[in-house]
Amino acid sequence: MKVRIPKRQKGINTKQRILESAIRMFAQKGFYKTNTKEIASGAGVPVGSFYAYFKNKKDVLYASVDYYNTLIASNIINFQDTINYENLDIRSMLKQIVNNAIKAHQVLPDFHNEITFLINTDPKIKTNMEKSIQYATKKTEETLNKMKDSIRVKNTRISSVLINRTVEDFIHFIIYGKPEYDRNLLIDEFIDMLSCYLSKSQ
Amino acid sequence: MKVRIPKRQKGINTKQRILESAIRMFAQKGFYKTNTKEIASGAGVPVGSFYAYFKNKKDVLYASVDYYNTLIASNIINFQDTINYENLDIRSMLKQIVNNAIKAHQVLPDFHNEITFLINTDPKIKTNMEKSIQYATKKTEETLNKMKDSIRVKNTRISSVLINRTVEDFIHFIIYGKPEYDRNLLIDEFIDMLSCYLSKSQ
Amino acid sequence: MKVRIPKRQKGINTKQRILESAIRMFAQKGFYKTNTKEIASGAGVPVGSFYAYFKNKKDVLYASVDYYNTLIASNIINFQDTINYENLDIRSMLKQIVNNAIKAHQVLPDFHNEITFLINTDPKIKTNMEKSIQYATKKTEETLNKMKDSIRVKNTRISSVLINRTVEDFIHFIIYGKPEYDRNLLIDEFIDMLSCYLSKSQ
Amino acid sequence: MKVRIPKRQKGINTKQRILESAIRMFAQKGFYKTNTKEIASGAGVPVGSFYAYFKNKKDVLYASVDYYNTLIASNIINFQDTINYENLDIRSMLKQIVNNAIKAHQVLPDFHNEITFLINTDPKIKTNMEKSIQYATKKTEETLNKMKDSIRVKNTRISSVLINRTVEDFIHFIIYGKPEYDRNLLIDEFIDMLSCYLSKSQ
DNA sequence: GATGAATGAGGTTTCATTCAT
DNA sequence: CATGAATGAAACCTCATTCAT
Repeated sequence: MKVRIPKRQKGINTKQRILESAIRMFAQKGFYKTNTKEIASGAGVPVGSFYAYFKNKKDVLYASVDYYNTLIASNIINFQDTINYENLDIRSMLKQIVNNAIKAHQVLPDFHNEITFLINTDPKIKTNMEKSIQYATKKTEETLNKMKDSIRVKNTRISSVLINRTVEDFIHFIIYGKPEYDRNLLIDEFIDMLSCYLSKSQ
Repeated sequence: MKVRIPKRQKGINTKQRILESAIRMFAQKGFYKTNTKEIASGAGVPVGSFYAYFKNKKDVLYASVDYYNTLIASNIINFQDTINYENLDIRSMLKQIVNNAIKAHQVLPDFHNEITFLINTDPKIKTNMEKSIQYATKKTEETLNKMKDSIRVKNTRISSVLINRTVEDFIHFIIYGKPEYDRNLLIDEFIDMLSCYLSKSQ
Repeated sequence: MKVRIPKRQKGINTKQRILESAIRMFAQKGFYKTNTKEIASGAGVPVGSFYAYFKNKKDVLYASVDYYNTLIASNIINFQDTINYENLDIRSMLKQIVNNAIKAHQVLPDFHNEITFLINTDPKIKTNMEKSIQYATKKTEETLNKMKDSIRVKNTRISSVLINRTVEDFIHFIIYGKPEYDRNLLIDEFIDMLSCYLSKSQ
Repeated sequence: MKVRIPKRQKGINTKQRILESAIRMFAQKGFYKTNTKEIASGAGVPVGSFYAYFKNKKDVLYASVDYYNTLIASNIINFQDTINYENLDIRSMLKQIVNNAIKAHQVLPDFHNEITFLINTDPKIKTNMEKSIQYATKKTEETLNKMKDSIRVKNTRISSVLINRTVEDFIHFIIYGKPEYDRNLLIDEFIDMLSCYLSKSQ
């Protein structure tokens, strides 16, 4: 049976509510422990409606990832736009970037965590996530190129790949890692690491 | 039904074969998509035997994680022992450590990924994995302390936490990230980053 | 909800379009694998409209069978009317009849098959089909009676029942049977059989 | 999940009971109106057992057709062997063949009816049924060849195809056709038709 | 003890029909 | 009216675990 493309406002709302319920559930209990009936009733609709708007459970997962990526991307862009790169030294700039990224990821922290590991299970999610990462990497590379004279790295392409991934992983660690160690100390240490790596002279 | 503790060699072999079959399956298809019958028949035994050696499906998972941690740990230790820290500069040492870690993780790359996914599902696995990480972190801290005079980091505790996690994540990236970028270039860049962070003078 | 009886041309067209869509679908995928939404969208109308013109799914099926029977009957009659019985020997006449029947059935070959399948599921369809058959049988009987002197069969009633059924089944065979054997040879042989049976002297 | 191949007698019995229940149900209510739970409970087992032995509903249908074909084939062979062709005129021989075929088909009359129409829905069933028919046709051809001198048909190949199909269809008619007309009269008329077609002189 | 058959709860998915807008 | 969203019963199928032989 084909999925329904909502035409009236009511249908659009229902679809959105189901999607949000799915994201909530996946974040809370993980993909495999969530069942479609729960997703539906979490959105206040019967199962039938779930299958009216989504082909199957995988389908909502894909939609959720899409939704999440778009959300994070727009968040990061919004935050990044507030940074005034001109007046900042590298260390301060890094601090802002990392803090912004943390903020951006805190919209749906557990969902992020859930999909990070589904990535390797499902090629569709992988492709989807890679697109987001590529976009972010390109942005970083542009920034590095602008600063080329004041930084020590030469291969800005490979460097931006490394930085992006490292920042992403670190944020993941900060958000999900147990708080045994002082968060701020860790962040400072991390920024110190990046700053050493990027700054021409210490 | 009590779980059987194998006493003769035959029983030990059977249990081990089931465990290995489980690890293989979990790595290939993930925990939730693997069923006990498959695990059993992958080991060449009937389902009944599975339940003779393991309480339930979760039980093999725990055993698998234990087994994996022990394996990786002993692998890393074996590799690490071959390093002669005395004669090495920081950069060469880091190179060795990273390469060893990559080698150590390549024993069962997909299983590692699966566990990372399951950590959030099961507190027992979380605890178990954390123990391994703590052990590794402690080792790193000891090493850093020995080198205290020749490195720039001061808080060796927080630094070792950061390094361990960063290395771990980077290896994960190297193993699962698609090889769009030159692996060796990425590794060199990563080592460069760590080296800048650790070395007193560049 | 009452079934709407269309009064203006627009409504009549819609009902007809739904009916034709249903016949098409039933023929292609069978009654049980076709759903009302498909029928509706095949006619370019929303499901709601389907239920405006037909009480339920069974209802279109009945209408389809009716429509089909009428269609075939009028087809056969049209074809039959072109035969000039006066100038023909039995063999030539049979040839014309069989060929006409084949042509008549080729309008919706798969739908015919589907109905045959459903006959056993639904008494209404059975009755409906039987009426058509009775009508055809009566026609055959009349023809046989007219030719009584030149044919060898005596009980024209039982003979027309046999002939009708045999022709019907043979056509079904010709249309659905795989073409491993030469179609024309088979038709000739079949006509030979009927002709031997009917002709007084060979 | 793979289907189970029963190794112990108990399992073999269970599978057979499920198969027989399925045949019974399909015959009574038709394929689409029978559900797997019913089939299972008709065999006195839970659904799980059904799916242990059969991949899905279609799978039992295939198995049922196989089983049925084998049954009919052995029945026909048994009956046919009792005919002493030497001492019989064509008419008596035909009478025996038709009567035997009717008897053979009465093992599971409704099931035969059900699958006849599923044939065109499912290629697997089609192939399967065609094999049986080809076998029967070959047998008929051999018989015709033996009698070549005393019969009027020349192309025994095409003739046997026609005869087999015609007999099959007629039996179907006799068994499922409503008894409005005298069965024995119809059979006699049918034999008359075949006999005219086959006999050299009437 | 070893085997593989049995169990059935629980998950996924479909769709005829109704009904609100 | 016309539309398409909502409903939920009922079908399909899976599998961890137990248990009889």
